[in-house]
Amino acid sequence: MKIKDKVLIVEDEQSISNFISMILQASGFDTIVVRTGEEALTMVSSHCPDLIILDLGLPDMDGMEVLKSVRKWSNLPVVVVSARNHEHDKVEALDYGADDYLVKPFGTSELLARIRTAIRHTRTALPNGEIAQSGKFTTGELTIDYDKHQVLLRGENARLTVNEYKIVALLGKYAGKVLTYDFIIRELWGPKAKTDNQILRVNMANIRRKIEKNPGQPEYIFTEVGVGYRMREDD
Amino acid sequence: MKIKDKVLIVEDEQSISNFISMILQASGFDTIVVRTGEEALTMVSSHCPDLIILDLGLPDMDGMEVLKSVRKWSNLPVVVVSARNHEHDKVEALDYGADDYLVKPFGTSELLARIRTAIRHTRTALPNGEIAQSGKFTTGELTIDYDKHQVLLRGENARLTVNEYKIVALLGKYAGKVLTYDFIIRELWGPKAKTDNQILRVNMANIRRKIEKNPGQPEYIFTEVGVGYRMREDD
DNA sequence: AGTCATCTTAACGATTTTTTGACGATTTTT
DNA sequence: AAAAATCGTCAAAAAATCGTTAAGATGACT
Repeated sequence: MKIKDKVLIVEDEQSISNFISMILQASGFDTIVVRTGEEALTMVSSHCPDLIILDLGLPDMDGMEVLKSVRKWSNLPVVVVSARNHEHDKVEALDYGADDYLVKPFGTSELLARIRTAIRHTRTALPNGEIAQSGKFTTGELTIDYDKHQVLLRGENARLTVNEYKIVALLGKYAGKVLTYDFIIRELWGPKAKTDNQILRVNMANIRRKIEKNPGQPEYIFTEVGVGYRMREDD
Repeated sequence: MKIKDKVLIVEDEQSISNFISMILQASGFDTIVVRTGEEALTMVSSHCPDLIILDLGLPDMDGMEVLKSVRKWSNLPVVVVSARNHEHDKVEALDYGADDYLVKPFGTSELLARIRTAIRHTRTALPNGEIAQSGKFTTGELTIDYDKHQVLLRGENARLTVNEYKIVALLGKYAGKVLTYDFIIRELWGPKAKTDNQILRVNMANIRRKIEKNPGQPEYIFTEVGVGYRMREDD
């Protein structure tokens, strides 16, 4: 029994959103339609869609802002749809983490194909299957709860900030392997971020202060000098 | 020392392939250019590129066939580039596993952004960011753990420095074969480094102090006088 | 407006790592 | 046999790395 994929459609023109919604439903998707950026953000966190179709021209805020907000804590696939055909817009959206950019007007079968492609990416991308990688990772007294977006120490919430959590979550996902500074930075701040690990250093200091007994001699996250960080393997 | 991403360009029109190649190189990619589908397939298996830019109009075979062949055993990102703007073509390519479809003519910055996006997709899958090599190499009581970036002696971390590790890792990769001083130096310090093996000598002394019982009579890394170093074969 | 938490950037120092110069033992070449 | 080159070793200088602190910058919420 296959569960239908949920698609969140963010589009202010009702004629278009209705049309897209119909097409998608006919193709076996569940759809949620919202008109504003704000609704979109609440829907994303409350309904956990499998994909977002995002129009850039929204009444209350720039679609790009929606994209950025979503990307702060999730990398679920976002297909941007816009009337703007300027290269600059495309580049910006893609570099902020959009998975595709379609210019209106577009054909329905192309839209569907691109949606399939975007969903396929997340499916094959993460070996464990999900965007927010569901489940838990545990090593020693440390637990990463991927559902709650929390890191627990002896069952207690370590109260990491969003970025701190993302770093730990990433390291936990590849526990036992060294992740280079560059890789972590790319993953968190996008492909055109500075390749300066300064920011990682202070984040790591803060993380360790929260999860390590003795930050000077870490028990969970080790630094491989000149290379990157590595999380202790699970047990 | 970051390793550049390799992009395989499959395109029969030389003017276009040259152009793309230039753009990519200027953006920090290594490029390989081929004209036919057959060449493309051999290059994919022999050179392991990080991404393929695939033109659909090839002299010897349909680009779609290339795509299908590649997808049989690999899901490395493929960006299709084509003059055909028919929806049917796009859908077909995307459904056969292409990661994106660009219609000629396209802007260079859009191409680059879409390449970044495609690479990003695979990166979240496997953090190959740096020194590709994965797994372990073992000979005698010595183990090179390529995931942890560590060299272990009887299970104990030998605590090599980055450069020391890189040298051992390189020798391990070609265990049994002599690597010339020049080659090792090139590999570590880039093509324009001094061709003076002084620096290798002191590194080797330090390495041996850490991994050999009797540095005077090495058990793992041998020096071929006048030529280079060689690591003992695995067992 | 103001508070609060977080994110970002700059600067500093302790430590580690890299590089360089020098010397002698040994081997190779002349 | 003498001269030259090769290689390992030591020590010291030079450079880089990383954790840490503190000071702005930003944004959310009251």
